[in-house]
Amino acid sequence: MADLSAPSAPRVVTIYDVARSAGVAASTVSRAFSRPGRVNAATAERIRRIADELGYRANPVARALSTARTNMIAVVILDIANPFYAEIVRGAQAAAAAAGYTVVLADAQESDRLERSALERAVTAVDGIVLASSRMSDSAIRMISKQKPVVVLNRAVVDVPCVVTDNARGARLALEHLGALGHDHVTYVAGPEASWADGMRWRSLREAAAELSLRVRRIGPFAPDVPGGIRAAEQLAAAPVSAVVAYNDQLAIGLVQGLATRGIRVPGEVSVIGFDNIAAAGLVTPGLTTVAAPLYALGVTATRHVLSMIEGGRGHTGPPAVLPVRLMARSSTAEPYRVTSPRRRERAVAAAPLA
Amino acid sequence: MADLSAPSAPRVVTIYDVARSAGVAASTVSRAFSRPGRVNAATAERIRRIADELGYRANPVARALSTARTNMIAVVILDIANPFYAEIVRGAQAAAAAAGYTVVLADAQESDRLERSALERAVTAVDGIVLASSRMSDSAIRMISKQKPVVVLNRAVVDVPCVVTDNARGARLALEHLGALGHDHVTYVAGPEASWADGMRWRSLREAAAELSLRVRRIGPFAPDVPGGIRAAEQLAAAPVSAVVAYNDQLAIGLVQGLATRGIRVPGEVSVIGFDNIAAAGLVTPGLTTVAAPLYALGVTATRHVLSMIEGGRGHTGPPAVLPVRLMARSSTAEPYRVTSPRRRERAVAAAPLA
DNA sequence: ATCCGGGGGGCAATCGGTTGCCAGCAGTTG
DNA sequence: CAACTGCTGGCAACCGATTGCCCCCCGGAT
Repeated sequence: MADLSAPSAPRVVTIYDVARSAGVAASTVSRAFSRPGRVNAATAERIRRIADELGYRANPVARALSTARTNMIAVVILDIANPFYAEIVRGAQAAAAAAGYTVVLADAQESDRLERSALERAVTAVDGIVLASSRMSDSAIRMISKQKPVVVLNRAVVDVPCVVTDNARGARLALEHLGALGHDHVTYVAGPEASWADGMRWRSLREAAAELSLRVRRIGPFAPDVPGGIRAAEQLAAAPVSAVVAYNDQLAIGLVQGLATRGIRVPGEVSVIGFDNIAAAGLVTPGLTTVAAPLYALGVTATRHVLSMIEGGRGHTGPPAVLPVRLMARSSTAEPYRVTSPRRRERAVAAAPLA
Repeated sequence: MADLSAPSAPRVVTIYDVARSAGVAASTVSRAFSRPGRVNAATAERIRRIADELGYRANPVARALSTARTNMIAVVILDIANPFYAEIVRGAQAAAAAAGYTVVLADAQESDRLERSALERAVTAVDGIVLASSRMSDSAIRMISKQKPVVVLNRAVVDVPCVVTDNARGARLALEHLGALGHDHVTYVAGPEASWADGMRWRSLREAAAELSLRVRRIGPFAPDVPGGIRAAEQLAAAPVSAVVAYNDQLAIGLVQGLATRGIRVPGEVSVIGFDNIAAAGLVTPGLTTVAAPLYALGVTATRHVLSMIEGGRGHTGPPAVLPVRLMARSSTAEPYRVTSPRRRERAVAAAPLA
């Protein structure tokens, strides 16, 4: 009975084996692969054939040691369970693969400490880093960016290349949409205070509100996930509002759900807008109106920046690259509820299912 | 104005720098770190201090070259957007980190081809591989497992160590639950045909049904995600049933939603059970009754197996390790609808919202 | 016939740790 | 006092690919 479980170690094939077999020097084998043209075409062909027969596979570690390039980039995300990052990672992987790079994903699990340690490990082993929604301090990020090319996503850090979405325009689009529907008071359901995007969105909302003559207030912070939205719904149920903009889609989805269990209908009584347009936004009922971010493009753009920095570019440190957003109008927004009787709230609550 | 964008390259510190600075040989520096006890405690301490001052960081690539260990394992998942993998990856990362290993995540994007190419890249660069729900052929998997330690998750492959959940028991628990509520016909909403778990679940369901004197039928296959469930709902709406077991939670969630938009209430008219117990199962309304898989433990177990194989163990090729499941009863299951009038279907449909 | 240019290939150093082997030294033991 | 042992540290050979530099050879020009 052969031992099939432990991988047999039949001495891995190296360029030296190929060289011997082909009757050439190892350097020629190396060049046959990495420097086409430098070697006579016929020789190169022969070498490649023999390498193939022998099952030669270049050892990336050895290559990395002499070239000082691992051909890997790290993408650090805040939470692998957060669907917001799925498309971003896809984009990053596609862009990396196109350039012959592999992506190493690191999950910070919403923890500054874990993020640091993951980074600590990775920094020496990769050629560049994409920091998606980092929770670290600006100075910590700058520190790292002195060692390796770093691009920051969804956040602006001075002196470090950044890629962000157009939060200002997104906020304005959201308010214009609500304003057009007839709302004049809007509540912002805030995300984590440590989030750069949260601050940005709230600020933009206030500015846009001023221009559009709307009133905005803010509640929170809440965790940027569905349970967070459900908690926000509790708070909102106590003080009715007609329109809500949530920090992100998960919060918005939880909110809609929390309101629903309290018998408050969306968009009937409350209009809700999210941010990001994650896949789930189009799948819930009612479909969530949201400020769509170009997630995939975000991943691609950030990765390309890192790659160009690796290839020697200096990675334009200037204002952050701003990617456009658009309003994805679905069914969670509508004209404000016309108050026909001061008792509507009571009715609504009474109609709520017991569970 | 200093150039802060391009990481300055102040010649990275190596053991040789530390050695010179400490007046010892490089080998001593190396041992001071990797072979505690082999070096005089005082000397080791001095070396560590100096290394610290100089900012020495071991180069993992160089270490990997001489030890033939990269301290990385690859975890290949089918789809990064699938929340099923989130907890698994967390578990894998935790187990790996505890042993000083880093996880390289590879997303196969549901494609056999991408899975292969990702693996191709990774196989030479990592010490071991966890294949979560691979779509590759058994023989391809066996091939890879000859080169590196491989553990397969959620699937059984002869001659390769595997970790699976107790699908048979899960199926039985689901049917017992439905039977106890009074259902006697159950429909299985199938997932992808390429899925090993799908075949397993359907088979187990049939066997359990026979023992419990229930009737089961099967519709599908459907994509294992929310849109897939919505499509299944269309099909189900045409031929009413009282109880459904879905291939996984996302399918079940989509199903509930699809039924809801058709005015068919869950669990009022149809009871729905899912598989896996992803985070969302507890967040939707109604809460989804599901066969809970120990996702985190799955990741931990598979990773530990790979690790032990790397450390020289032979990775028990025997029957797969089976992790227990339990039934998570929530609100998507109830007693079957009592038909009081043959018109109920019409009423329900009429009550559905237009959109 | 001599010189020149360049294509094609080999030599050997190098990347940064790791580790087997050897040697010096101090403390023991007979 | 000699032989032995255990502890420490250094030397140098790897690990496998890359690459600067040198050399040889052949064809074409003078």
